[in-house]
Amino acid sequence: MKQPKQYSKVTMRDVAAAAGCSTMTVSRALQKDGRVSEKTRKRILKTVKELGYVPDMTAGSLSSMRSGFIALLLPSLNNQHLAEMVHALTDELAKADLQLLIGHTDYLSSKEERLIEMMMRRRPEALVICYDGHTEQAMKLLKSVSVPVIELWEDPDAPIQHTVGFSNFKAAYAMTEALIARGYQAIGFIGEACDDGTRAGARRKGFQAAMTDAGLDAGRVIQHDVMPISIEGAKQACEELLDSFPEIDCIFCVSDPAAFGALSLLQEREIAVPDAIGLCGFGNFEISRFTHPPISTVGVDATVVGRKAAELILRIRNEDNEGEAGDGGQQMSEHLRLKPELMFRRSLKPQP
Amino acid sequence: MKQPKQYSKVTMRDVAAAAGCSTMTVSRALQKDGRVSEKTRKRILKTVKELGYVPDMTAGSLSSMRSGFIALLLPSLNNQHLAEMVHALTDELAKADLQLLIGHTDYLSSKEERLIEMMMRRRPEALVICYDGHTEQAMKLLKSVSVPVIELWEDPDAPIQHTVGFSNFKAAYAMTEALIARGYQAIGFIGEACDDGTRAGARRKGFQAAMTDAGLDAGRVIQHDVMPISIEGAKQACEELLDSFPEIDCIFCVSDPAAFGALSLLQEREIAVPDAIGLCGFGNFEISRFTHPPISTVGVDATVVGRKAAELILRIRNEDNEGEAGDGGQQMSEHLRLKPELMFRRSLKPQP
DNA sequence: TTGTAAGCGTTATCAC
DNA sequence: GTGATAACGCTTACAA
Repeated sequence: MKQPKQYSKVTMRDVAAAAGCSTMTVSRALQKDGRVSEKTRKRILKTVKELGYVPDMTAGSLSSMRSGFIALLLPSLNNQHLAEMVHALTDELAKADLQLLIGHTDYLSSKEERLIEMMMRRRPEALVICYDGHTEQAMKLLKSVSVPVIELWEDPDAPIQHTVGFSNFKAAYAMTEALIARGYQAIGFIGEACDDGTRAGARRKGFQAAMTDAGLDAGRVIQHDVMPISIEGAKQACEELLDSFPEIDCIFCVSDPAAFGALSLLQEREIAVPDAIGLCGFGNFEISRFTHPPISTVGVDATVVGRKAAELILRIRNEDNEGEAGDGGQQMSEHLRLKPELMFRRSLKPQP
Repeated sequence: MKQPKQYSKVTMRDVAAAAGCSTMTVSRALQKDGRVSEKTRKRILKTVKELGYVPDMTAGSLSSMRSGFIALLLPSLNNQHLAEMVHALTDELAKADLQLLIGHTDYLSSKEERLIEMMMRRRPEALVICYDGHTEQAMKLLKSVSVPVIELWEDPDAPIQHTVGFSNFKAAYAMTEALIARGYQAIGFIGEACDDGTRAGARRKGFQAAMTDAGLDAGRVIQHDVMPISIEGAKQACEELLDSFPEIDCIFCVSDPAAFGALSLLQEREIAVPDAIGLCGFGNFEISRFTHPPISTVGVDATVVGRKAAELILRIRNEDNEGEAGDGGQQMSEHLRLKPELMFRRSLKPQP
């Protein structure tokens, strides 16, 4: 039989031959807990180096039924939060020799289904996904999938299985309450279009609920771009907002980049922040600390999300190993809730 | 034999049995160019759906000797440029059913070697890497690796193999010349520490060469953080720069986020930009268009880098398939050079 | 167009 | 502690 292309010249068999032992012994010598005599192991590791042997995990995975992959579905990579989270997740998982397979949906649920299938072909040991409104078909897929599913960045009403996140609704509600407590009444909101079932939508609804509950007008809302809103889009939205509701005394933005765009317009129009209008974002991105004035925001630690998700994955994985029998599959699920922090900076007037 | 865990219940064998054919026929029916009668294919696809069969690419890869992976080594994901590039790369590669394996080095060359090994275990069909000064050991590894290597974001003096990028030195040189042409003389530079052999270092050297060549003082340089410089770090660097060289009339920053940090300080000190001091970044990040004033910068299209890299990969891959014999391996290499664009905005005074 | 047989490179299992 | 053997689920090569 002729194969089209050689992966690599050296196989475990070659190492075994050179070291004068069987492939099983080589395999054991390279495992973490392989029971091999110290002498043999040394000899094998030396041979491995000499031959420049690099194990083939494709073969290993197939044989051991463990791919070593964790699939991660993101809306986008171009987002400081998500990038930080990926960073933390990668590093934590690497400690357990797990590797991320990353896919992005571009905030399009249509892409999600295709992506889930693609990922499942690699037989990941867990599926991590940013909550953002799945299609019915995708939900079905996710629920039918035979690996643990972990949703991030939200504390959903109807979780698929495990979750690590916080209630975007409650966080936005709390921030809105705080704005009101500072004396703002005619608060506007800059958000995204088509935000049903998404974190952005939850934030908008949190804002509106808090306004309504306080007896204030919850109607000063501009939903501009389809997700994600760009700085430019937010700038335009801000313009619309000011033109439609000249009485506005504060603007709450669905994200920090959106707030940055809004600030850009306010500066252009020479509207003083916070003296004429207060401003507030969501996410605590780095830039918000360095604008003039710095932008108030809702802070969540993306690194913590990533780390907690990794810990959860490892925990689940170990449990699975213990309950080896592969019995019915206990339908336990963990829900880690983070607490976002309201961060007040000079873009808002101080509490009276 | 008992395996510890079942990947998935349904295998190709099951599909074959249910469809009343051999696994080979199922395999063919699922391939792009599989020669199967339309009737059989339909029957098989129907069975696939009914059983919820998801092919196991681990097995497929092992058998076909094609992993379907492209390894990508990044310094960081938390960078708008790199995120955009990953985005484009992912999408283009997906068209050819290739998937990215992403690793990040945190700008630490020590991590690079470990990472290369990890990646090679998955038998990627190409290795894509952001140029940023490899250690000798890593260079050796990269040169010995039996897959095509593509370096991005630089046009290096001593490329490993293929490259897609531009000369950071020349780009910074050109921008510095332009600054001088605008009448700036006491130009300062905010860069990163330990930038030897990196793109940041090339930019700094380009700046210094242009200054020296113009008979100006190239010594007004502050190298602050180890890479990557943060907004905060740049802000501090700007402070040092102003304190050390009060005569400065313009500041060139190694990146746009650095320029953003510098601007933050200038605003805090109420130093007018560009009237008192000009400002310039590198990279054309989105934020630079929305500051006040907008920041001049050197623009490169990250999406193009990603797309060109993908095209290159596919081209190489096809060539490999044609020259099937696996003969000596023609040592061809392609070098795609992009042209950065100098983008002048209101942070610099106009050309006299 | 379809099927048969033989691996791909590793690890699980069980015997020694 | 070590080895022989049989998978893992798929595709290549070749035969029909």
